Amino acid sequence: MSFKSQPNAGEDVDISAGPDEGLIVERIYKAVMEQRLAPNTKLSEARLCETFGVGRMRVRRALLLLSSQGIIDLQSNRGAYVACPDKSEANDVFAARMLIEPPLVRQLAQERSEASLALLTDHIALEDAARKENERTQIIRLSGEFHTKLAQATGNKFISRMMRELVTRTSLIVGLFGSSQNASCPDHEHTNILKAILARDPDQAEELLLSHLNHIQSGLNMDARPQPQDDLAIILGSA
Amino acid sequence: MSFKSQPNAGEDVDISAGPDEGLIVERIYKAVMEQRLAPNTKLSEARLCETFGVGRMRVRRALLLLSSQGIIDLQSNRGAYVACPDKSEANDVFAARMLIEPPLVRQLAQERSEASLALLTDHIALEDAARKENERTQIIRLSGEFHTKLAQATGNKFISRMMRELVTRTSLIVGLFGSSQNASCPDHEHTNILKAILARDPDQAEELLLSHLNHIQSGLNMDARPQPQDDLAIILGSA
DNA sequence: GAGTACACGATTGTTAACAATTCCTGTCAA
DNA sequence: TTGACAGGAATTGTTAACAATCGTGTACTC
Repeated sequence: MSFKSQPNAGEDVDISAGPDEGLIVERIYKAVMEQRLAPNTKLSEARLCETFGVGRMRVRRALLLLSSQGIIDLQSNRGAYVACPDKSEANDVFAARMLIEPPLVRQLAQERSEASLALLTDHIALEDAARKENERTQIIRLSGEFHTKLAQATGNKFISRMMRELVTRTSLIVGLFGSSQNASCPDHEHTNILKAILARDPDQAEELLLSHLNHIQSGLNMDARPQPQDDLAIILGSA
Repeated sequence: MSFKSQPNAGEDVDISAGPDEGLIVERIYKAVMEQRLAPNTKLSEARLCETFGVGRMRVRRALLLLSSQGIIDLQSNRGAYVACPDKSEANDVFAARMLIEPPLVRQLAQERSEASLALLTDHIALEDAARKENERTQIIRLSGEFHTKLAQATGNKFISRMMRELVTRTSLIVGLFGSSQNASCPDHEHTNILKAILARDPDQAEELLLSHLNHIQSGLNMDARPQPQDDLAIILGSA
């Protein structure tokens, strides 16, 4: 599964039977970010074991970690289900983002480092490329991850973790309540936010970000029904 | 261990052999908040098993959760140790708090609810009482938890979780780098912050909070050595 | 025909034995 | 005395069998 063909000197060779729980978490996280794993999808232990070629222990550890990040719900004796945020949680997520992201971009616009700017410009390039190629799943994920990268650009790991959690949750919410056209952020809003940061204009950066978040939220239909769900999604395959 | 003596109608009776991992997490969290569990303290599985009267499985789940919250470090094949933040992490924690808490108190001062104000005034009462009785460990914990309650007062569970993590981390940092006198927040700063909120004065609330955080941070001696640690602390006992 | 009770299959939760690694200790040699 | 090395004890990691729970389908009753 993840054997290296040519053991290189100085590098550890991966001889393990499968990925560790960190990789499992990462794969499921990515599937959620790309909206390939819909809310309420059941993740049975046996299924995950064979998908990842791993024993039950690893899977259970991964599930526990995912549930502590709010990505899945762990129901006693019933199993693990991809989290299914309701209206009230959705409001909390946007409220939290509107509280945190404005001061965040303000700070970025004020004290910028070369590394953080490179991170963001590189990301915008990826987004543009994905849009040009019309790769839906990539666009969706990169759209969300732009905001994660804003947090990473501060170099503060606590802010990064928190934003990652909020963005993941947002992805679930958009999948649940969003119409198909607004699954990703409007085309050039990310670019404009970055421009404001590059121009060292905190006020405009903040304003653009707020209206961006408002666009996303107002594009949602909060009265959409819980959506009956196909219970198997073997879409955890590729890296 | 946690049997109820009088089974009440309508309540579930606790018949289990011991607390579940949630309670274990809570107990260790509390011990850290009260600085009874010092950074770098080793938490061996066997020890925790007998302390809580629980099998290894529960303990390991609890440890995994604690590590995902950054309260402990889980070292492969070596065991679990109470997290020991370094200088750089300490800076990140304060930077994150100075980013998040100001807009948080501003919001509280603007849109306050009865429930949230009650939560905060009740807490201040607890703090005062603990100070009057000179109960050191309580003072330390309540001091930190005031900030957690600020977040809870927003009613937003994401903000609450995040602040809780940051406050816990702060407690470890103060334990490591703080001198004994500033283990808790200066006496009346919390009260004044609450007063500003009650007076619907966002500007002053923000200002008081920022200077409060600055007081805490500037009271630290970041060059204190890693502190050799007594490896056993059976101080997880009481509720 | 509708509803209920029961039993079976599938899935999760738990336990205990086993494997692997680390840490400590005691011995020996320089 | 100090260092390295080897052996053993203690601790963590893993696995597999077992127990408990839940969902479903079937038969039975009203």
